[in-house]
Amino acid sequence: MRSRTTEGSMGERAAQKKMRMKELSRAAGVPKGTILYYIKEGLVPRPVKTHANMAYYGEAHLRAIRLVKELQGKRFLPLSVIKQILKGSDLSVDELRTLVEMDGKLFRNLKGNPAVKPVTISKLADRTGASLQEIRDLERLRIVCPVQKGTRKLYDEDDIRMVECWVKLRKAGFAKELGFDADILTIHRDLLRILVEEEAKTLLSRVAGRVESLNLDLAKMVEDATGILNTMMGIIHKRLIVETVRKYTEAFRQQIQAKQGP
DNA sequence: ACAGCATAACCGTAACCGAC
DNA sequence: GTCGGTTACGGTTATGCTGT
Repeated sequence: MRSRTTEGSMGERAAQKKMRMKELSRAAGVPKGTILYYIKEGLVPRPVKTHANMAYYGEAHLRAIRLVKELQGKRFLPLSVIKQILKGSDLSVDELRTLVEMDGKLFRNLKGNPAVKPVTISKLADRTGASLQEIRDLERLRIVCPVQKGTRKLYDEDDIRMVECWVKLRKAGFAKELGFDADILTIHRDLLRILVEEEAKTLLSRVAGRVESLNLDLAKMVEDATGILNTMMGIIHKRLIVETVRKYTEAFRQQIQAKQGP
């Protein structure tokens, strides 16, 4: 009888998202001692304490515990690193959790079955016609990102395509003699980094915490959107170039007309 | 040695119950 | 209503265990 009334009050609290330690422990699948340890370590927020030995926990505590377990289990991160991630990020627990769930799923087909096998720097230079110095410059700027495999550094399909593009720019007339070097790409990298950060925030602010309930395949959404947006950005880029040239041309014409007088 | 728990002991409280 | 008893449960602390 007693237990039934206790369960009843538990149910009411659960509905209000207010849990006691036992409910939180059961919901998270983590022992009480572990939860207290996480709180002590600052990985989980402190509960609302009603008395010296009584506290209530909410959904935020549950989500925090699940995120910690996920980062441990899937990413093999130590608690000290998880703590830094939680404190160093301006993302919410839900948003971090959404990112973690997506990690490793994006563009997996391409990475798992590359059409082109990764190559060494000398083969990359041979294949593309780029100099070793140019490839190293692109690497310094993190525009190509080789992977260290034992003693060898290997460049994957994207790196190869990136260097091929760089060589095409050279052939199009952007010559070293004119002052064009890899650093001219820095602005693209930096602006794209800002763009991607903003895109991530936009996406996360809308879907974080709702992926399961809405049954979303977030990795596929991002993959599809990347292709579509790349096409759209190409068109916008082209239009902006035309508009910019027109704007300066117009300004130049007005200057000429002003000098010639009415 | 250290991180990351797990367990036990102890003390205290919440929630319930029956008696008055 | 409130008082005291009972039981389940929570918090703290110390200690021990396990894997790296």
